[in-house]
Amino acid sequence: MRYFIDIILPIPLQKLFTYCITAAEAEFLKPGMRVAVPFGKSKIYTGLVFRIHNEAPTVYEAKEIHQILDETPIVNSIQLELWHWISKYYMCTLGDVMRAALPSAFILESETVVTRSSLKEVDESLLKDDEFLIYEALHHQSSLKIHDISNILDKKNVLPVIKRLIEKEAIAVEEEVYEKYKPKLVRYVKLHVNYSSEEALQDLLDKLSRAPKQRDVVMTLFSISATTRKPVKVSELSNESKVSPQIVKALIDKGVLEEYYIQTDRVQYSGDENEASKNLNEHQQTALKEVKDSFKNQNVTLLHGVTSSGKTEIYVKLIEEVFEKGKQVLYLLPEIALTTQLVNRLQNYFGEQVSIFHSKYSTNERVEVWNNVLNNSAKARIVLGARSSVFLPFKDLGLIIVDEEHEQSFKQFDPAPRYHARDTAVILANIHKAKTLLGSATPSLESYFNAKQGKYGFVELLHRFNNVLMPDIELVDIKDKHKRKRMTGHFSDRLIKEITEALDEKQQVILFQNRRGFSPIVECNTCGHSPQCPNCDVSLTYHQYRSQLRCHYCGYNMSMVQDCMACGSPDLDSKGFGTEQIEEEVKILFPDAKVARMDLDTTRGKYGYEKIITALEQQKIDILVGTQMLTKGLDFRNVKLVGIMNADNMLNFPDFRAHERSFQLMVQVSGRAGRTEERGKVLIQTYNPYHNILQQVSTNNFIDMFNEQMNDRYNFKYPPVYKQIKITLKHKDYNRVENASIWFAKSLRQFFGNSVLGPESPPISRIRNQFHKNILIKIPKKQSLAKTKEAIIKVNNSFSSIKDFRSVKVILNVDNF
DNA sequence: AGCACGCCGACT
DNA sequence: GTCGGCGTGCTC
Repeated sequence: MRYFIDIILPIPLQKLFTYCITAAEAEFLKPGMRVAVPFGKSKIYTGLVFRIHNEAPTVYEAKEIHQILDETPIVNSIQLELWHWISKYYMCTLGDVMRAALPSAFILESETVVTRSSLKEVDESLLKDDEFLIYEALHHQSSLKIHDISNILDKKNVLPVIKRLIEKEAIAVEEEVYEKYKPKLVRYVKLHVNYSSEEALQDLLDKLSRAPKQRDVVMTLFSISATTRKPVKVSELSNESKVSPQIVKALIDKGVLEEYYIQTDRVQYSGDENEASKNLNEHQQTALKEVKDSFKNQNVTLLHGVTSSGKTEIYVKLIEEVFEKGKQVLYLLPEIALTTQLVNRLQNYFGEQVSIFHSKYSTNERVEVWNNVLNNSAKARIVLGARSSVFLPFKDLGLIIVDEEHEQSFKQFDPAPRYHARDTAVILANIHKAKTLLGSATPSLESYFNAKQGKYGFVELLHRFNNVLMPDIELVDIKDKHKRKRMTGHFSDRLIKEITEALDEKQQVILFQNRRGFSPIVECNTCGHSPQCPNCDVSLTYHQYRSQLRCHYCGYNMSMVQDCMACGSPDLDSKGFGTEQIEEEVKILFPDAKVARMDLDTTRGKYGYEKIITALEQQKIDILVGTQMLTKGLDFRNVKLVGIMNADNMLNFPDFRAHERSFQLMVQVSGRAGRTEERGKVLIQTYNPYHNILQQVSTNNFIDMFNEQMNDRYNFKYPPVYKQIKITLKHKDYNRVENASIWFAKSLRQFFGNSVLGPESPPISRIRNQFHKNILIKIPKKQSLAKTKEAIIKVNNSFSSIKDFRSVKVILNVDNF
């Protein structure tokens, strides 16, 4: 009997690959273990065992595997089930899911390593210049990677050179696979065994009497180990005895001390004893009870709690309960809301049982969290993480909390799998027979709709904590203000007055402008020309702080022009405004105030974001200007006033969710105001104060907004009433995408008729030199989603068998919102 | 996705 | 005449 395995490879290919294994390997291997396999001519890839069987492939001879990489599965059967669901639902390959799900340290890839051939000396005169360079380099260095060679020769295609050198027997190549994960080792010291006896020790101390510092070190070592009774770190020892590490090293060299290493977790919690969770107020208690009741017959419950109503405390109580049953908890948050604030709060309650998982973690840190979850270790009973934490190897989940459920950043857009973490979480919870709690102050229409339909349970919490009043929201008509000349730059007299008052009361102010940079368009007053991105179909945004023009789509940048690039006129004007410009105006209007700005540009570094938040908390900032980053679940105690500089640009965004999103954004920013005793104030500047959304924001009327928006969704067949799949075609040749997209849409219409919209060029039709075309399919609830997808795959298959279209990239995006 | 193979324009 | 560009096809 022969044995085979089907494995998933981390490449976007629909099929699994079959390799042959020995009987012993078949005995040992289990689904979810990794194997290294030869793939293609020379590469070695990491594959994940999906199935073990005896069915020999008929049309090809299966290769043997290279190596088994795990002793036990690193992915469990529940995960494989989830992966399968994701690949089916979001129309991507298992390989795509694998790449997203596993920390990159788990996916090893071979690297070609070039070494000097020891066979014989080569006649250097026979080598060409570039060949000689490599050959020469190998005299100084025993091996070179392909990447190094590219650097030496300063070109990307180096394989021909390598090939020639191999033919001349000057070099040899081999494939090397590295284990990327390296456990972190910490250096510890102890007294050498030679000095364990009393006499030897006394002898030693006598000898060291002429080396007082060294003697100190030894004495300190005793006192530390006596008090802590734990191994002593080298760093700890040198700190405690107040000497340089050199002296410790000298003792080690002398053989007085002995060093050894212990494997340590990179991610560690160093906090005090856990706090007991807070007592809930009556509203929270009612809500908690309602959530629990709802869970009796619903798997998913939506908690609609107004900003600052204390949802987190309710989560904590629920977590405590699940936790006592010995089950795991996943607490999902948008990446950006994963701030120290919240992490600290949870760690105060649950101490080191909380693990954090997000994209700023290094790959080694991720492996550690992964392994802790896999082993159900005490350190990872509660995982607080961003969307990718749905892929962690949970064994026994009891509860998933999706906080800020409405956040669209839960949906992944760019690389496949284009999954929505909230929806994936619901599926994951179902597989675990666990419950899901969705929480938000401004639920998404989908979730609220599901709740209304009875598909989800529903609980409301409409009182702010400590009975703080909801902020007072005032709309300012800037069209009118302009007419009456009551505007200073982008500030109305009302806004200036409120800011002045807040500052006088030593309160803080937040100004929200949903656009970064200084101004999005620079225009010549003479000829009307404005600088465009050479790679994308957009105007360049002016960034004053570096005097640059930048493209927000491809990152292209150039220094700011002094005169028009087309006609040379120095009379340039900027249209529109971003956070930078607001910041500058504030500084002029309020020269004594401390002003800071929070947007993508100021939060680049790893702790950039944190620094600003801390500064605000410590009242080192009076006025903070920022983009939507400001909205994400931050708890600022002392913010009295929130100003929305311009509500119109978000309302006019060309997207069916623009209104919903504007509502969410404005309510969320408003929620930053007045979180303590004093009632907060929100000023919204707009050209159109009678816009329904603005009225609904100002009265915090979620229900009205919901009803009105749902009406539109019914009329225009948009989600959540209809399902939606977006197909994007990309190519650098405009005519080719155009023809391809027309063909694609026509073929789809044969299945779905008028439910197919497009092809259409998106508002930004070219990004990174690729032209885009969109096709949208609207799917009625009663139409089978599975059948629809089958048809799309069919069309896509015939599409890619047409020679002319093969090079056109097709992106399938299910639930593209 | 890589990567090899194979066919055409720009240079020694 | 070669070098290197990218279009095409395959990977168990």
